[in-house]
Amino acid sequence: MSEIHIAGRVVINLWRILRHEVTLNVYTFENVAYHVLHQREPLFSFKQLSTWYKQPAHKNRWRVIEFYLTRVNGNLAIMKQLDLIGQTSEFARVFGIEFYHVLSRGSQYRVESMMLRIAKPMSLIAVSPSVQQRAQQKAPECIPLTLEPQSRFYSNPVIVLDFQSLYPSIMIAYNYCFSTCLGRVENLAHAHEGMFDFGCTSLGIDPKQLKDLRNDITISPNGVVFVKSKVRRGILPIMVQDILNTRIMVKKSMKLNKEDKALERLLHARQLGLKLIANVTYGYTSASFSGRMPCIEVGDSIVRKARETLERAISLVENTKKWGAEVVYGDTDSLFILLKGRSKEDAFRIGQEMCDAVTNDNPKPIKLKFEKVYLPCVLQTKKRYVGFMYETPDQKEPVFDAKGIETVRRDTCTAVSKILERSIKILFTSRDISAVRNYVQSQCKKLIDGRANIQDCIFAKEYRGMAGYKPGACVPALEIARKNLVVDRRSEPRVGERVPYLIVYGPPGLPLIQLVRKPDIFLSDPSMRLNATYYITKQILPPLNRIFALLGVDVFKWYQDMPRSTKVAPVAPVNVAQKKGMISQYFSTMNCAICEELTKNNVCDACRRDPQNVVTTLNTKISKWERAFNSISQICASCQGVPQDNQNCTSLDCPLLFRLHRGKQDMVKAEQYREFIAKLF
DNA sequence: GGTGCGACCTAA
DNA sequence: TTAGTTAGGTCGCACC
Repeated sequence: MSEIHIAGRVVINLWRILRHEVTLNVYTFENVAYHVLHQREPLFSFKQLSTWYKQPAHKNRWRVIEFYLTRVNGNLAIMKQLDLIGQTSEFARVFGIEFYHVLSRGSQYRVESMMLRIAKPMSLIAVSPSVQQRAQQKAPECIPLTLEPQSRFYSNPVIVLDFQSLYPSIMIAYNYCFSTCLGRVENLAHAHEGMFDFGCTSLGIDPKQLKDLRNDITISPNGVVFVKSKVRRGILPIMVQDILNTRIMVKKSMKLNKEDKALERLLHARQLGLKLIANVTYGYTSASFSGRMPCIEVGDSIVRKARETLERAISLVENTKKWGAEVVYGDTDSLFILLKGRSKEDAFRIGQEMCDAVTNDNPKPIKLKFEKVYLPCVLQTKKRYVGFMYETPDQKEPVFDAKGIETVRRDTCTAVSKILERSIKILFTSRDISAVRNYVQSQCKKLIDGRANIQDCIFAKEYRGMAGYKPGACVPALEIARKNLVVDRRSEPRVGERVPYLIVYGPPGLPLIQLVRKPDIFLSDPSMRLNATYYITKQILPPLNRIFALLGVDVFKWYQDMPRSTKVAPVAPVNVAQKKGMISQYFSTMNCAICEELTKNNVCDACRRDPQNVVTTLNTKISKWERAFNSISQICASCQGVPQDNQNCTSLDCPLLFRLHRGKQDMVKAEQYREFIAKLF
């Protein structure tokens, strides 16, 4: 990790650590100093430094010394600002591992450190499966619930509720652990036949003992049996409970010690460490790729129970008529609830009522927490949304809160995120689309005229090293590394380093990769111009359009309408949100029955005009559905039944049944489409 | 022109 | 010689 080793000393590679500590576009010393210390530091070339150093009479040597001193002191200042040493020490204490191991080793090591301390007094030892055993473990079958959002602009309050530490809470509430798991129900029926598969190894249960236990077990929704805590309290529940309790204590203590800044920092580090370890405990159980003791039965049960918990919460919210609420989105442990025609104050009150109701509906310590109210907001797709956030009823000014969209991503340049954020803010505050249009057009003009800030147009992406790419990969960072190597073989970027680049104009038809330039090359060559067309049509407009198309606005048209002679007319790409066919509150549109484009009619004009194309499109769809249907295996994995005649499978949650159901729906659709084609001619 | 794949980065 | 997980969206290119 540190690349430098000194016996008896801990050597810290600050740059590598900062990659995890702060999210930045580039991790050069200057950039980190600017963002963490809020100080501008100069960067001189080696050539310049050498010149100064070698000048006669050492006239400028002090500059070189000062330059390096600034860096040394700056590094220390950065570490101090982030409380790196304090935090690492505290983590070491909380997890019970060495200081250096906090930085150098992964989260499995942390979990094991805590878990084995509890296991040993109970005379339990950990299984250590071989690589082969791990590879032969059953594949996971359960996935968290992520609802398809109703993708549109919401002018009414949307409240966001989420379960507090859901996975740890589930372990505690239902006593899910390696040490309490009896395996799958279907295996227990044959327990008298001997050992059966369990996790990476196998398990044998004495049938007589099993009979005595029959009233002291619970069965997870995916059919895995656990003993209740009166039989044996699981190690993971004990550990996680301990962690969560301690965290609550630490947080209380933080409130009491607000004056003592040093103590407060220490306590903050402590509670953060506790939170991290609680969250990765689940990851440990389902680390099927690299884990040292994964157990799919335990991991899957946690996910499946969490899913069930969220589903129950959704139905409770939607079926309580007095709230008049509608769940519009949810992911793993969160609920987004639309309250039509309610005020912000109502939202806070009702949201709290919902939290209390759902919390009461679940065993301790599962708790639904009021997170925030969005007013207004846009739900774009799964895991992508943005809104004006209020966290308390008396908060006057909202906070801009974005998840997953380009304002928080590092794979676009700053110009994109700045323009997107500004546009959304204009929309949210003024609700005036023409104001947004004016702003966007003025920014495009700036780019076209070459007045844009070049700093804002720099992309930076992580370099994976020469061996990190598939042959033929077309990646700017790799391209630049290759070019660097030609000049100086020491100048290859480090693995994990974020490599900056720009896109310049070139002759038409050239692939994008050949328009990639390093910033210093770009600056030193006056003939190079920023590729304004690329920046506008490929970077700035598409993310804007993903938001504003939901309001029925065509952002690309704004660009085309700009008074300018030499512009290139861009083609608006069809994005997922459009495909999914939002019905915005401003326009009544629907999806074309054939191509799923937005249309005012049942079938869009394009499909109407070209019947042959329609036939091809539909036939492709039909064959896809049929393939999918035929691929469904006919033996239900969880109930071992034959679900063709739905009678044999009693479990409503049976995943195969679900897939069959979907498959049948698809087949019905295929049939309808066949009829449609027949009618067409 | 559609599709599949690789690359990147984020949500949870 | 050590590594927590999966889901999801988007872009650019190669291929058919």
